[in-house]
Amino acid sequence: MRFSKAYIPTTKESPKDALLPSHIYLSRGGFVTQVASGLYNFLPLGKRVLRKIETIINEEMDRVGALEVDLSFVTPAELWQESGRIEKFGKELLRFRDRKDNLFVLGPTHEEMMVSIVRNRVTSYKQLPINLYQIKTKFRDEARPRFGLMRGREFVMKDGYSFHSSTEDLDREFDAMEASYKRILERLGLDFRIVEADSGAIGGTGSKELMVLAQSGEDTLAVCDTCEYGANVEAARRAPRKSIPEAPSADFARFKTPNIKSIEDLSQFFKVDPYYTLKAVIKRAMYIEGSELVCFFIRGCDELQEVKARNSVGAIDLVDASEAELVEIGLVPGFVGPLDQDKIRLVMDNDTKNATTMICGANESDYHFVGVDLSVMNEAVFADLVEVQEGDGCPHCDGKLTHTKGIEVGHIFKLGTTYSAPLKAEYLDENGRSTPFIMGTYGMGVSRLVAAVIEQHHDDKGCIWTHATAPYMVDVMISNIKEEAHVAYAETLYESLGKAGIETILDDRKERFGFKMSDAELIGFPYTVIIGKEMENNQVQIMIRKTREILTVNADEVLSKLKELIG
RNA sequence: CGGGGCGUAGCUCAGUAUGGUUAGAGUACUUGGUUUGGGACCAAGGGGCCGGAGGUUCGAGUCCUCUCGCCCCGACCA
Repeated sequence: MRFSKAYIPTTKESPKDALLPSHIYLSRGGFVTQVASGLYNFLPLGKRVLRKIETIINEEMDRVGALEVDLSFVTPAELWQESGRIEKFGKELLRFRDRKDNLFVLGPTHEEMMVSIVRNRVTSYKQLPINLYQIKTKFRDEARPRFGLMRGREFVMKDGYSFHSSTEDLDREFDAMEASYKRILERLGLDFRIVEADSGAIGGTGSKELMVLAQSGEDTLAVCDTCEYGANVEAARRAPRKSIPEAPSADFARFKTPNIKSIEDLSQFFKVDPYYTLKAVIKRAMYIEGSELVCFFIRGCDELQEVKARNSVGAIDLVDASEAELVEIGLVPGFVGPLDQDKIRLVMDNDTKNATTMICGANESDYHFVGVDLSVMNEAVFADLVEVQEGDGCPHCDGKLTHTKGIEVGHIFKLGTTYSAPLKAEYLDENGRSTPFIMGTYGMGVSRLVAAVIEQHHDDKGCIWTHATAPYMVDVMISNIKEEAHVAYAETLYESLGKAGIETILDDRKERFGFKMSDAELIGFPYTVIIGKEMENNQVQIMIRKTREILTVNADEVLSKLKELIG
């Protein structure tokens, strides 16, 4: 491609609304333009990058035997009523009626559609397993789109669905898909982590997220500094504590603690480590129908993880409870404890099981119990409720956990029969019994990956595309278009690069050196061949975008040098 | 959906507190010339329903009311 014939509208100034590097450089570099909130146009360069990523996904899916399909973007609302998700998705589903007044939605994900195309067609266990996927535009009318391509309303997603006749076979496929996704991200040149994720309200037995590590990521991850373990903090576990503070010695007693309500005050008052105090966190748990107050007990040194807490009671949401709400049901704010507690539903953190010499509220103003042996609570409900902190031990090895930020670019999920059962998608097993499919689902955010590459690979000059994602591998830049010998040499080089199968753009614009260099750096071609002053010595220069290092090479060795660099 | 901010040239923004010639700058664009290793210089041009509607006024980019759009924080996000 000749730059002079291309449509690459670069700009010196960034759009005022852009905050993230990916948003700024993808706009300035002429990859995308914004249309409306959460809607973007892909210009020629952006489209090339998108297609590169899609091609890699297609190749890897093909390798593991997944079959590409293409489902209708517009889906009948009936399917969503059948699965019960039309209410759950709420306003995120863009709904509209056709001329015959039938209700449709724009697909935000395609579980229903995918189930419907195998339903009554795949009818025997002999036809299983089957793994179908597509790469397609999705639409979710997000309440707050943001960060450019990172969270758009319209976006490109690869979504795959597998159907099985046993959970063992689903497990096998799930592992295969994890490996496949890993290869895709490796090929794209991304630094990522596969982490355990919250499987949430949808149920299922396993869920993993693929996280591209970047400061601007919206998710917080706990990762081990020694082994491969990583998890979204919503689901992260930790090893049992190794260094346990010295236990206070006290017999069970009711103790006057005037106006001592916080964990901090309490531990100072008794001169005891917060580890031996019991923290009560009271939330209002919201269900599909109704709500109730729930008290979560954790050690004073820990913090409540809301997603874990929510899952422990099967709630849709947890909201903070006001002191007035506590008083109303007869609790004493600041002095709530688990002993003889019948006014509120309790959930105890696993780490409080059989804890001894604890201090907890006495359910009476200005009194705490000391020397409490929590083994009396063994009949209570226990769950993992705490958020892991940096420095906590890894659950798999002796390493320590640290926190890092990630961009969720993929999510794989063991669905089981969550959709196949309500949608009555069934096959006949070996015994002739009608059985719902056991399903897995595998998503990957393709347009989000475009942004993720730049979030991870940029500098203050612009984009730094990886080899697999670059819109063009090489930019052949003619420093001064009036030097006929230079132009002639550039044309020859451009042609031979093309013959060698290296995607090249020839910057033949009538612009000055600095202008063209800035564009090359902003757009981020991996290699720019500068044809200019060094031609006096029959030499040209190669600028390596990643390091901005400039190599001087003999004019007749450029091709072989580039081949060597590209590898 | 709650809170805040912003809509003026393709883009980035002045101008709006206190209404008053023909609405500005930089950049981008067109033409001519000079330049040619880090977004050049000179000259001449084209480009605006001042987001939209209604009002107040002799007169509105500026004041009032209503709307629409965009951004940020939060809630939400299989």
